[in-house]
Amino acid sequence: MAQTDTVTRILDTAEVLFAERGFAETSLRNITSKAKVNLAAVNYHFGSKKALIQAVFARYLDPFTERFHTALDELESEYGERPVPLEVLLECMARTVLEVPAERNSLKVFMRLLGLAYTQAQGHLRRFIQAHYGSVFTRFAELVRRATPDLPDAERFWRLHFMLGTVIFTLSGLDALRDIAEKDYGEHVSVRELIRRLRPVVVAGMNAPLPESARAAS
Amino acid sequence: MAQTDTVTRILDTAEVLFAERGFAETSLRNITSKAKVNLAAVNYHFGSKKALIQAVFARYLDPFTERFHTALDELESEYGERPVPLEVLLECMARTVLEVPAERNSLKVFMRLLGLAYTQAQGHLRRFIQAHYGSVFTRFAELVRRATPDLPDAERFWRLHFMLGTVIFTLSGLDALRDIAEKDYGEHVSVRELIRRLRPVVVAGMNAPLPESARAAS
DNA sequence: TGTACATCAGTGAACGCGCGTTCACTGATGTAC
DNA sequence: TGTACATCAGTGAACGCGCGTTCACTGATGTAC
Repeated sequence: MAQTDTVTRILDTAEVLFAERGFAETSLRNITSKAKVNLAAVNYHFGSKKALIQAVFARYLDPFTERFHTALDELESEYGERPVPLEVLLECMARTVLEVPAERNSLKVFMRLLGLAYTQAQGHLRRFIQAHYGSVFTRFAELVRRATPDLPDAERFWRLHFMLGTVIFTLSGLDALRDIAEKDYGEHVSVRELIRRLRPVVVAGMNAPLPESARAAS
Repeated sequence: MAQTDTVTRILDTAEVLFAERGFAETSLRNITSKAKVNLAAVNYHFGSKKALIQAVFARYLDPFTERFHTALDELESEYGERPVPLEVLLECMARTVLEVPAERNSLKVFMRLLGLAYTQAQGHLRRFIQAHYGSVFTRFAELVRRATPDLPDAERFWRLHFMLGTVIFTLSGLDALRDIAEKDYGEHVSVRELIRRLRPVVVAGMNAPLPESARAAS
């Protein structure tokens, strides 16, 4: 069995199981037995469970950041000095997000992982992501700033995270929500369909009127 | 040590630790040692760890649903046949959510738990919540339906969950986000402040224009 | 009022189990001379 | 071309550890007669 094979099988299996049940609830024995690989192989190739988790993320985020940088380059050269409209920025991000894991049907998996990274104890994961991939998000945030010049900085910060919450929650809880929706409306939604529904909501949320001033509020 | 004391100490400690680190990452030994209570006391009083988790939820949701039903009763008798406006419904929910855990500063804790319940493996938790507290949410959803008569049912369903995602993600990741916001803008936001910022975004999201038709989309 | 018994909160120690990790080892392949 | 050695992917078994749960037990309080 060639090295790449074992390593790939571990990563493929780990990402699915992590997304299904979380990090703590997925043991190396779960992964290696499902991947038909020796238990010790994880520690041999990755060093530790923690490093395996980070490797799972890297396998998504490396191609994502590369493509996203390229896509933003194109937008910037297309618009030059003019700010790129918010709708275009969001569209660009959505397209890149959808494009990257196209070969496997694993957008859900990745979003789930991202949600776990944010909410779970695993502080090391957020730090890992920030350290390795922070720059592309900073770049995106700066473009959003230029697209929404009337929004105070703090307000924009919070709204971006509100919208991030919407996307992560929806796509990571996708299976549960899909079940309910299907039962209630007999309608099976695809991820593309969901993103189509998300877009106007996100745009409207970002462009919402400012809240009444903090001073005036009780 | 009176019974109520031991039971309360366990619940108090468990809710904090669960919210900090998740369910799987919090052991009964963590809880009982921090609560200065015998290890076996959890199984004695609650029967199992799973039952303890549900008891932690029940301690919030029981008073919440009671108050929320009362508040909705008042709104319905105030508006009679007329639909209650969306803003009023959201305001009512926000007020109830803020009111309930007022004695402890534990809104964050509860939201975190709710987020975990949705995203984590713990299917038993979502089922528990649905079974015990589903009716009040159904009632709220029906009022929202009357407040947004132009929204197709499926669209409303998804938007409600988009907004739920925003709220849960924001309030459950509160500490992390607050750290970043404070570092970047030197501004410390309170939960009340955050909810003030959330309101216009949520209202705008619910009232966003309908997406282009699915047929027209690629 | 006194005694025998029941109830129940709480305890301390142990149970078996699954966990992540380690270690000595194998066997195939490549490299130096 | 042949031999000795190095490298490296992969293996099987064991390590110690912390986990949730169980069990026999204590001691205080309430109840029946």
